[in-house]
Amino acid sequence: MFVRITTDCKNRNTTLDDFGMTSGSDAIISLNEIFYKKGIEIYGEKEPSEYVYQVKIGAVRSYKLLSDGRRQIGAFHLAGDIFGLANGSAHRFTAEAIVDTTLRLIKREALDRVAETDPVVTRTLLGMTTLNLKHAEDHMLLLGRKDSVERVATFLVEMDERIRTSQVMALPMTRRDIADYLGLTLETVSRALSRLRRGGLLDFVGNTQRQITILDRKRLREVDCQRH
Amino acid sequence: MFVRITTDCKNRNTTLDDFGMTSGSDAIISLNEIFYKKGIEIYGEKEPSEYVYQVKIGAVRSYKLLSDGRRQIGAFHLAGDIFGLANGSAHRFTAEAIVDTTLRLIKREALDRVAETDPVVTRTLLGMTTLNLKHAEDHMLLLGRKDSVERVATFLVEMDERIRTSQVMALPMTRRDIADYLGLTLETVSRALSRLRRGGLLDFVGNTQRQITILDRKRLREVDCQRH
DNA sequence: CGGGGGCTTGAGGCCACTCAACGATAGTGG
DNA sequence: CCACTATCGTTGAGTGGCCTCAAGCCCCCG
Repeated sequence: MFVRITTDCKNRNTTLDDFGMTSGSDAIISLNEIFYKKGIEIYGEKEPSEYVYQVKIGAVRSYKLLSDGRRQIGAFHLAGDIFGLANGSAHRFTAEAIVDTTLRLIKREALDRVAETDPVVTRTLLGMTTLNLKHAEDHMLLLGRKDSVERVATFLVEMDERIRTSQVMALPMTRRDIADYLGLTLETVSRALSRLRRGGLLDFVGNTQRQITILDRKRLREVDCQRH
Repeated sequence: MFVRITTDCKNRNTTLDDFGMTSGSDAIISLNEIFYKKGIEIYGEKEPSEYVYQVKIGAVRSYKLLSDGRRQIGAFHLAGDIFGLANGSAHRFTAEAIVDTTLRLIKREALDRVAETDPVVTRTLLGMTTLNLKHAEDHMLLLGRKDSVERVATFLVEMDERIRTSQVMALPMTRRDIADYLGLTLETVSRALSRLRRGGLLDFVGNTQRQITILDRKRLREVDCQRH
């Protein structure tokens, strides 16, 4: 459980706008940055939710565990994403840094205080929660009804929209992480990727298998056979 | 597509409290009741969300479809439940009456108007959306990582808490509905129920298979091996 | 250069799906 | 009242997709 405060943490006072929130009032809230090494837990399921987080650099996984260790990742949080917004006293997921990660954080208590007097903030919270809900609803369809190739195709389309830079997307997570996100095993994910590659829909770049170029977006979206 | 306005619809004006919402202001909003015959669609996915609904009598299923007809039910709505709260312009599910159902409904537009001036209503909306999100998150774990018997056990525990009356719960939905909720086939649901019955955890009551008594709640919760 | 983590691929097994048969019940119409 | 039909549920037999187990490669790093 190694946590280090970054040296570039100036503990400056900023407005909520810096945190991606619009606010009618000019509330000043103190923002800190914390650095988490790859693999380190940010918070645990059932822990009191003291902070809300935004990814500055890096990537985070949010997951639940069954008593025998089976893991379901509910979401990946990438640069710019806000997470840990429990809207209740306790976190519903465990969050871990996938790679070395720098987070901004805001005290939940302070956020609540602002939200009480500023309806715009409450509405922003509602909007973010609705986005999370929409993602979870789509993911239920994937987990309940899609086969392995469809799941991986859906995953690639989602990641393509979120982290593509110049034709190549560099995935921060391992095959195991992808598998636990998609309700599969890492071997099945690997086989599905190989099938898509053999089908000419994508290709690996470089000598690591984490960088992927999508060669045929149209066909990939067709494999992910979601309605519209 | 048969919709009939119930004769006992008085079109009376009521406060939001009647709809299960607390409000600081004494907003008056017109409430209607509509009757839906078993199997009738209430709204479709992607349709503009004109109303929010509360189940007065009956039961409703909310689902998504893949292009080839595979169905994933995201939630069942039972007496008292509020649903159709899209927090956006379009519905994200199709909703259908499972049995003959009477709904109360409220114009979304009116709700938005009240929420604009009344922060308490916005906060209530946030609370309801958060509850929906929590349910979806738990359901992702079920769909991604639980086996068939665990899924059915989880389902029974959930329903037991929601519709138990005097030791017996009367399920309104078919085995197919349960299967599409749990990401299984109807045969697998049937087999899992038989296994739980043979194991002495539950029993069927009457000559229909829709009425179930849970004989051993403790062991049923153990089968649903979720962490705490 | 040895060791470990990450990834791929193959072989075999198992759980859930598919297909099918059958019984029970409810609704319909002659 | 009794076919007749449709819907719903259970159970069995066989299949298949994903999981399990294992081997081997590559890369990074001490």
